[in-house]
Amino acid sequence: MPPQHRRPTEAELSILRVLWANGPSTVRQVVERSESGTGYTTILKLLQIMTEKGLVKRDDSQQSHVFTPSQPEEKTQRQLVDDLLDRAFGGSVQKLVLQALSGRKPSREELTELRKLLNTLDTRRP
Amino acid sequence: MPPQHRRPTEAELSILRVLWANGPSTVRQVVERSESGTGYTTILKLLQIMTEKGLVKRDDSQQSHVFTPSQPEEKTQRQLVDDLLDRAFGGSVQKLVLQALSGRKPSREELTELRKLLNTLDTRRP
DNA sequence: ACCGGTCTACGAAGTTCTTCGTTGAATCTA
DNA sequence: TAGATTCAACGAAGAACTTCGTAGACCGGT
Repeated sequence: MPPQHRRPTEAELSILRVLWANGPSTVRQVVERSESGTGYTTILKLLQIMTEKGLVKRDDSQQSHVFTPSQPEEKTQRQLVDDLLDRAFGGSVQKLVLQALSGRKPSREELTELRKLLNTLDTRRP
Repeated sequence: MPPQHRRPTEAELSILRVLWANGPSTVRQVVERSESGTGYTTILKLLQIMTEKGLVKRDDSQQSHVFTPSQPEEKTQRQLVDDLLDRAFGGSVQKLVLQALSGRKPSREELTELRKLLNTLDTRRP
């Protein structure tokens, strides 16, 4: 069974966000840094499920277990965006980028950053 | 109640894809053009729910009802990408674009297209 | 050794989502 | 007009997701 082929659910993703932002954390730490106001046992249960699914790793060598995402942030993000690309954009990166940018009115600085990104991808071509 | 503030579910989105690709359709047409192999009654039920939610409009002036997306394709796509931006990328368009592109190894033509897009957004600035 | 607090584990309730069987109405055809 | 076909409506079953109450283990101080 591959370590992760199911997309995280809504609540799972909100926990991953906390772990990404704060690094490995105990249940209590996740509860405290979480913005959703979800209760302790709910977070705990979710982390148990996520451990079963392989979304996080648990270090239970201490009294309070410490949880870490089992995939790097970027890998999960890429899976999510690839998934959306397939499900909603027919695989067209342009359409996706267009909608992403038209939603947020990017600043000139952001546009410059994106140009740099395109150049990097271009020169790194095989 | 706003016409559409809930994100379409998985199955709903796959129906929207068919409607986007083929235009207004009857239940049977959706079933035929759908790649998921879902049965007739399932598609019908989903379209009924989607009508209640306001995701599609139903023309029942004929014997076989005809369904149309109530939002343009682009608007729904933008909602989805904005949503993902918030849920997984902390609102960073760059990160999202980076992951989108690193997944698919865009061709030089695609990169050129994207540059044009950036230029358009830049000159259209208020 | 006991008490109060913190922790994990378990299970269950409530909700949403997906799927389909059945029913009755409308339409077509012989 | 009788029988067959097509259709929308309804309800229900099953799965997945979210939430939390309760119970039991572990540890601190007294």
